[in-house]
Amino acid sequence: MDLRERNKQATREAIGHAALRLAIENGPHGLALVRVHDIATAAGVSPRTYNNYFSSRAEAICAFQADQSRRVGQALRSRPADEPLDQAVIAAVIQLYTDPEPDRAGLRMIMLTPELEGEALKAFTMAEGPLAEAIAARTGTDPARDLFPAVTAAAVAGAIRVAGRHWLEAGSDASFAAILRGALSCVVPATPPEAARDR
Amino acid sequence: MDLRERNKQATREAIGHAALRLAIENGPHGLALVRVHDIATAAGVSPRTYNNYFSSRAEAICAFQADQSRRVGQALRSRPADEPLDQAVIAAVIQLYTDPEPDRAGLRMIMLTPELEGEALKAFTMAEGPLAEAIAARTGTDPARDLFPAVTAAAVAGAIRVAGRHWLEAGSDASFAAILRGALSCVVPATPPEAARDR
DNA sequence: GCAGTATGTGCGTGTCACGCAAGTTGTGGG
DNA sequence: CCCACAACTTGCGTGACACGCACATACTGC
Repeated sequence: MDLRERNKQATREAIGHAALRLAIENGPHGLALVRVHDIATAAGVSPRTYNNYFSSRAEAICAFQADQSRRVGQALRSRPADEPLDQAVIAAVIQLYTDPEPDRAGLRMIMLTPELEGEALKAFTMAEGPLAEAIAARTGTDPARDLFPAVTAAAVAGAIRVAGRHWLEAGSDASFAAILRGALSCVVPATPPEAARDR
Repeated sequence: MDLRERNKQATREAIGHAALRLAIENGPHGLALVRVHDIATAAGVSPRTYNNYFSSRAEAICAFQADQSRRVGQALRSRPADEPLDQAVIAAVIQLYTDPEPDRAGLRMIMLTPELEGEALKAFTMAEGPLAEAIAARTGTDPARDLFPAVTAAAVAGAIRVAGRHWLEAGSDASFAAILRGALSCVVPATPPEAARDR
């Protein structure tokens, strides 16, 4: 990894971090008060540079969540190959999303602010592509012919999103891991349906 | 329904229709050329009025899809109560999304234009709330206690989205109804899992 | 070291979202 | 039938923003 690449990644994270922090400080209602200039200054770059990395405030604020989602596919691939699909997915997601425990304030900001809804959905949806490929590889199904991998990936992403919302609302009567397990077990089968296996 | 209410609905649809039409005419690449002024003029209202109904071009373009999604819950409720959940969901979705057959150009514009991705996801996600309530009512589960309704609703919305994408890409080797059936059957069980039923 | 390329930055421009206040069109009571 | 009230539409002004362009700067591979 180049110095250039590392610098780029660092600036991107600095901007994203600054954006999320400022958004949290001002709360969902004061989001409009967070100016691009503030984010850029807080991240130590010029407004123009901020705009080279993100094309909207929402995108910057949700960048962390998007990066997290992008890792789901890789997390599934790191599970032992002989593990059943459902257990592998559940274990991979729980490991990725509870180590470390997500920042409640950040998640609340992202998920419960109407102006961020679109970007938040994009962020969670980022998981689908890589995850679908990982599921296809694990189950031996062909993504081009069968919908199972893509549909399951979308269902997993949706389940994570619903679990996050529930975790924020319900409060502390259950760990995030337990909520995730319950949500994922509703939609991920142990093996692909016959129709997918046969082809 | 008041005259006022009807007029309001009519202008909303006029603006949404004009926005989608202009977007299709200019294609995904020329989306930036579609000015707010053009949309408003095409719909027969002032730009300021356009802005009273929608707060972004993307929102106007995706309005039709959003309205469609909002009807999924109602469509499920109109199925006979003794039908198993999976069959009821599949039948409801297929009826809603194939009568009439969706406009390929419109769906392609909404789903395959990167700048519209966030709004498109919002549009499909609109289905989740009402759909989750309908699923909860049908299965006798409690949305506050159990994640099954919300997770299944999210999975259904995701499956519809994936099916749409596949229908656009794959072309004409299968009807949209068949694709929808295949996608939905991956994620909707005939009955809720034990954990949800027991509570 | 040095040429080449990627990245940061300042400036200018066109568009947009939205608050505000006035004009216009529907609504319900006397 | 008419009038007062409310909802909707519209024009204007403002502040912010995304992005193209050109130049300065930092990094890379030879």
